[in-house]
Amino acid sequence: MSKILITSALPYINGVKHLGNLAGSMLPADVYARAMRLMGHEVLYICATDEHGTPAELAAQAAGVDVGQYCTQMHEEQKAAGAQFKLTFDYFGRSSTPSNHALTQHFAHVLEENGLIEERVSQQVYSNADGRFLPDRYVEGTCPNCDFEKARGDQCDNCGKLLDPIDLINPYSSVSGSTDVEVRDTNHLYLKQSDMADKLRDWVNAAEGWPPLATSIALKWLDEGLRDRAITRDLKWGIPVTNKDGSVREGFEGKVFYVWFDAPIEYIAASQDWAAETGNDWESWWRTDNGKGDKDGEGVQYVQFMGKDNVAFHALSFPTTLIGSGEPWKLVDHIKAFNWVTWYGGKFSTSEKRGVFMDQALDIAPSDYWRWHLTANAPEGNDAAFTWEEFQASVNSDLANVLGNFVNRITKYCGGKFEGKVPAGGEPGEAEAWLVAELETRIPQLVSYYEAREFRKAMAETRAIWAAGNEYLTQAAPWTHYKTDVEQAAIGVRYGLNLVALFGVLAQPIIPDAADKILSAMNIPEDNRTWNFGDIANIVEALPIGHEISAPDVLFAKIEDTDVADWTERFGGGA
RNA sequence: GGUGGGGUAGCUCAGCUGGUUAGAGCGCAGGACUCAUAAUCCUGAGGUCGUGAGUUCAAGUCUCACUCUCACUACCA
Repeated sequence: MSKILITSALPYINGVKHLGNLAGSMLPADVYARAMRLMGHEVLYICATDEHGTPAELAAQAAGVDVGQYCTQMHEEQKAAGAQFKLTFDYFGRSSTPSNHALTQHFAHVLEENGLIEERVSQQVYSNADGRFLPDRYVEGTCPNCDFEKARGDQCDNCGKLLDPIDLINPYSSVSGSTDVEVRDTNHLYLKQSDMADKLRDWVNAAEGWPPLATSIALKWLDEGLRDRAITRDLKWGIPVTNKDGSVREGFEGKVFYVWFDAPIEYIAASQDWAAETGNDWESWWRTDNGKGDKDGEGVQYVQFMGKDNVAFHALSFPTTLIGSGEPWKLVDHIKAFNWVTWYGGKFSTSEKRGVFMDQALDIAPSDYWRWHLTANAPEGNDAAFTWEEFQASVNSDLANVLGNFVNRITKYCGGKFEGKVPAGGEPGEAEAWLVAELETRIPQLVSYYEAREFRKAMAETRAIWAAGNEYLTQAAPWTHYKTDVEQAAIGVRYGLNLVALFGVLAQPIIPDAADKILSAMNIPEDNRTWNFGDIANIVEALPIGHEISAPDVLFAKIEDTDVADWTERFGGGA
């Protein structure tokens, strides 16, 4: 048993997340956390809302509420959505908490003491009408390259050219539409990532168990030459830039730290909040000194889950913060990066309302359906296409037919012929030997896929185990034997019931609601639901003779073609 | 523009350091069974592995060119 620290990239506060966000960080992290817990590991799974930045301020403004209130409200909504998807965070924090303020400021101080922070002046567009500096993206104007009139300050959507907002013709604020904008000097703190490039490269090269996606993105940035990054912004909402005594740093009134500086620090701060609320010790997870944490290679394994857009920040910027502090912080061991879930050829998009969002998803199907489909089709190697037809197919085939029907057929048969009790008798034969051999190869394989965080493969293996149950019943055919030899029928039923229990146990990380229904119907006590498989040959005889079971209600209602047609209409997918 | 992924059966995807007849699921066709949510099980059809060259005894797997597509490109997060 070991300690496994798990974090999902922090969902941004601005609105309910879509299924792409869920599938690319929170859901796989939860599946992994659950599996690791079942294997007996000590797990700390941390997530939080990322609450700072311009979009949060603007969204609050648009909603006509104070930004703090807005964030509180959205935090509660996201927390509720996560709970409805059965995400088992040990703690779901907020990046705007006092703990994160203090820790972020602490890091800035020690980084500056170590010579890794420098104050520089840059030019930024200021909007008089809005009374604020504008990020490049929020300045629009005519593209100097192609004359497109709604080019953004960072890139023209029409010709794709990268732009500097200063180059735009007739620039205006995309917030208010005002053309009363000007370029002003502004001073900011820069994190000297370039000084850390060699150390980071060594660290990335030494990393093991990262998907190629993560390593290649990190090395790409290093190869292109790591640039120093501004870690402050001209905003009111955020973490103030302070001196060590807590007073505001001179010249940094009206400025706060950049969200990307404070967001990863929130992983630690949220752990502190978790510890404070639960009486646990956060340092044993995050510090490598004093015999705590990762000392001597034992102890904590830290795994981060994120979409590919987050890799640079987690593989380079955040490590720069931690290593640069000179303090004994735990660095990530495994970065699990995902591609995108695509939606009928394009990306899910919050702003364009393309795709399905977490709250809508639960209106149309139970969380188990989504958990299964999105994990079995996780965008691990490539972007993964989401279609309603595929969703319907995997739910109906995998969940309803292969798993649900298996549970249903054998439990009902047991109820009808054996009074709902695990029957004794019968001699194991060819079918039983085949089944045991199947389990002996597949279960260890499944465990190793989980350990390697290969989600698609783990799901395929899980499904194969379920399918083996159906094949076993075909071979054992208790309904045939029952006519001539009840004992021979009994062993088929008994093995079948033990498989139901096993399937429930294996399903827990993925489809927790259905797993619980199965295990409850099988009368399996809570402490017998772990993944301590021991001798796999014993699994098929684990239930005591005479143990009472019941047939659960239909576990998975099928998705009808009419549902697909309806959803296609409502959500604009298809074609 | 630059960089990095991809382009493998009708669909969604596996294929590690090159090595016998290229795999899975879905879908499709045929068969079996009847305990079960018309579910399940078996068998089968179906691919010149984006295009064109090259290296090699041997390439989906390496090299080059071309093409299509997606992402990233540091002030959205």
